[in-house]
Amino acid sequence: MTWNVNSLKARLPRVEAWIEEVQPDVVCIQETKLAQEKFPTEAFASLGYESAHFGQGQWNGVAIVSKVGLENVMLNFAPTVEQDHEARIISATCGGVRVSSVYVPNGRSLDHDHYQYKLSWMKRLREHLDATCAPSDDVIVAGDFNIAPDDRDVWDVTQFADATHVSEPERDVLRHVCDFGMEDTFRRFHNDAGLFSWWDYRGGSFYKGHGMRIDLLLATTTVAARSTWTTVDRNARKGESPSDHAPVLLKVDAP
DNA sequence: ATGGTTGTTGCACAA
Repeated sequence: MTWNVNSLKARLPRVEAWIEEVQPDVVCIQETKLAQEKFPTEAFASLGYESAHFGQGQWNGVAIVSKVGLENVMLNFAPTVEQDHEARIISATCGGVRVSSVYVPNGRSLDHDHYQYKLSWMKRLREHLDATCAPSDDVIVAGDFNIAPDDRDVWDVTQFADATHVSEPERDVLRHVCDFGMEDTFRRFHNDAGLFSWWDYRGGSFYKGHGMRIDLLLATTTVAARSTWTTVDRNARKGESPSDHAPVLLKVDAP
């Protein structure tokens, strides 16, 4: 599963309770907003999980938490790829699957430097995949992509004129990453519009149904073919001090 | 209604 927790320090009690209840095999976390040494390794260990974190403090930060093994951890892109200056990707092999937890740059606005950084980041994600694995491998790239794959994935596309998250260049570069040999597994099970994973804190967006589906679990064909179920846990967006993102779960059979 | 909220840090900025 994948969850942008928007500060693991602020969210740890909810994350612990959620993991204890759901018992996922592998958890991809984004926006820990923690320095490397501040990661709560012991909290996850006491729940029976190994963990690996790539943190920078204050902003960004990604982690993988697993109870099915955690090997060959790689922070940042592969060494042959231009390194990112922020902590936005971590990879590890968990239960025979090469897993990456990614926090794709937001982009801010179409005319902002950060938007070009976002497009560059996605191109480097593809280079990272080409350098570290094959389309025939079991691979999952999960995280906050900050891109809504198509118009079903935003609450009202007319509200997104000249906005990030829906622009053609962003969708093109997401398709380029998928063209490595991966699919957006959610769409294997659900065709409806209006199924979201993120809702703005402001203006009662969650209660109005004003959200986006930007948290994705991309999987290679072998993994996607063994997947049996997926959902967004909207309940995790409710109650006291929620993240603005909900967890997205994918069930995958053993090979 | 050029708004609204949350988390970080610190007298804004990012999302």
